[in-house]
Amino acid sequence: MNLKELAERLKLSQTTVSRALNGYPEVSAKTRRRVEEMARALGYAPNQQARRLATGRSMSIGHVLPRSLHEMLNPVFMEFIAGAGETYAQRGYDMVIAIVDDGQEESAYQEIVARKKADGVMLHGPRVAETRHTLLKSLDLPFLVHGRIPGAEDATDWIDMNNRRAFERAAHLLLDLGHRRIAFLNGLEDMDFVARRKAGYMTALNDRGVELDPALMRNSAMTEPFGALSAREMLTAARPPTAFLVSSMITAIGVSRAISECGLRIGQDVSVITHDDALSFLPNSGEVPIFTCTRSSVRTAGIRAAEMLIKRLIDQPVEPISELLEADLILGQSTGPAG
Amino acid sequence: MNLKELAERLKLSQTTVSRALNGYPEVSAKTRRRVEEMARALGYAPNQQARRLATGRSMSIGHVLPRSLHEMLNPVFMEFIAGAGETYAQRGYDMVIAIVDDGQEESAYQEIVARKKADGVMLHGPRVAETRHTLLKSLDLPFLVHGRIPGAEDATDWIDMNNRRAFERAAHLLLDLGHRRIAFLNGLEDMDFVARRKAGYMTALNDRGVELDPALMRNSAMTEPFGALSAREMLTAARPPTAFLVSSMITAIGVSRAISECGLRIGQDVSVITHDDALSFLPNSGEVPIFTCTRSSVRTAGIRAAEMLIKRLIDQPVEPISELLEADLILGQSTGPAG
DNA sequence: GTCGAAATCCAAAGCGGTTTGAAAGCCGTC
DNA sequence: GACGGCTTTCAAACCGCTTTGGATTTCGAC
Repeated sequence: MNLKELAERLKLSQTTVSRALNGYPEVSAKTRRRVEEMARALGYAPNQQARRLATGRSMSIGHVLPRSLHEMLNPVFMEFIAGAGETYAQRGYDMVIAIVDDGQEESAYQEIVARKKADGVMLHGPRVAETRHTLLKSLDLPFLVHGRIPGAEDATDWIDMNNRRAFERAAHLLLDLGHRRIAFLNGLEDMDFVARRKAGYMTALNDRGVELDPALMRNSAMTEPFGALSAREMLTAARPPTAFLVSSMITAIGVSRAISECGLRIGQDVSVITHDDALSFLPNSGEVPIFTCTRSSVRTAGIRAAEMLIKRLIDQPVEPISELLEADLILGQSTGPAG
Repeated sequence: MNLKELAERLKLSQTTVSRALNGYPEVSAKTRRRVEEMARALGYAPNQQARRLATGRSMSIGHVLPRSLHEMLNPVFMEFIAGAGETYAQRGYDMVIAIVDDGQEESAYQEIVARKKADGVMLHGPRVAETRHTLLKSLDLPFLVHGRIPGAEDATDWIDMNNRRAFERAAHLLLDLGHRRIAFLNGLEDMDFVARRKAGYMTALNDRGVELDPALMRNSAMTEPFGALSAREMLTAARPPTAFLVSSMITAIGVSRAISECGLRIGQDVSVITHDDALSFLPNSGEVPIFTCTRSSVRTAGIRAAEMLIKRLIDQPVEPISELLEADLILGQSTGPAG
């Protein structure tokens, strides 16, 4: 069932039928209704390929993931995607995901443009030294950054969580509880969000005149063993920390494992605050959550991000658009006053 | 830069250029070389929309995820996708992912067919009472199941891990170590793989004449708290288990948390075996892995699945194709002889 | 009754490829 | 030198939709 057949059945031209279905004004309400009914009755749906070719728009949004990035952000990424995907579907966009070898990103983007695979792309996991945005600008491919690109905050569309403020507040909470030796397990140093979280932590400690101890600050991919190993080493060292600030819940789980294994009790002997991305398979939201945490739903971020990118594609606003989400600071069972 | 321009530059017809680039035999080697060079020089890449319209193939593969399924399988799903995505990219296919509300699946598939959005789809998370495959058959949309559909093993393409054997072996290992009270924390009961794992567990226990204790068997979404809560309750009950068989590493982490909190030592006082999907953010592969586990890389499964589905699309084999992957049983630190 | 604007509708030209059916070029053969 | 059989190339149709520019109809105003 295609437009032509449908038009013949209706004894109308393809033009009129097309216009009726696409909501153009130059068709009478009566005709429009007739067309719509017939289309429904015959189960007509316009062929997407044909429409794309004719309009020049692909009605899809691309996500290019270098493999290394994907591996680090896997669960978080998926949740973001899920949120964005919802919105895409509602708005009639498709989501195409390309997972490419590191270093193949550039050609992936070029191909998206050359072959008109997507109308816009989502840029994931911006680094401290980011370059992808300049490529995208030169390719004239619309994009939105999930996170922020240092130095390009005013020149790109982005949505981000206020990492700095969240971690500053979390650190302040620990300081308020009397903790002075606060370990900080953070993600890989070249990621922008990692730098911002570190800045928040440092600001808080500086505010209170607490000296930074490099021995208490570590960076790594945010795995469970990273948390367990680090915590174990730190807790058995000369001057152990009394609290941990942890960038990811998975790592925090590792930390709490180490704490138990050291014969200590979490929340009493040692405090832990983590960041909770509100991942569905890692719920931390009982009556009293296990972990005290900064929480910001990455899924919600995905939803907003998709809306913003689509807005960019359709309305083409002159000014860059951006949104900064604040994280909640949520009290759980993993924090208590310093011994 | 499109075909027409390229052909003009070469002083050839579009036909010849198209054929040269697509490897048709009726074009001389010399001409072909000339065309290829010019195409490369001018950075020509055929417009995908146009090609799709002309060929009727979309050169993309769909993944339709009902929201509930996505939430349960999130991390595993993402890893599978990553594997499949690699293969798609290599073979020139795009991956389009649709995340839809529960109950919208049917219309999502219909739309894929009506609008020619994808040439085939991957079917995720088959249930014990599965029906999607009959819909897909009637829509004549090629698909491959990740997992197996009970009763349709011989009528559908699928790739699966040998869940039953894996869990049977794991249970046997625990039995060999002298454990008799073996708790089993499994996924949601309506999933096919959950049923198979249960069958494996039950077979092993029956083999040794160990009676099943319903109090030791639980089903739930495989979250961390599910593991922690269940283990805590069981360990503090009248006749506590001495070992846990756990369907997911995330849940196993919860179990180990509960074990510690009960003042017990994992691997000594209580044994744990889990299934390890080899997720990148949950490494369990040090010199001696933390968890004794059955391991099967879901990413590898994704790679193979994509290859198989593409084979289906291209070669259209008459017989259904399938592949059963065996899991490794890997000894870690979490198992030891029953006290 | 005529005129002009507004409201409807239509034929045809793209969009950028693939593919069919036919023509042209080339070669050796009789 | 005409002919048959390959190889190589081409013009044109086609995929199914959107959209331009124009034609036709409607209708109130004069």
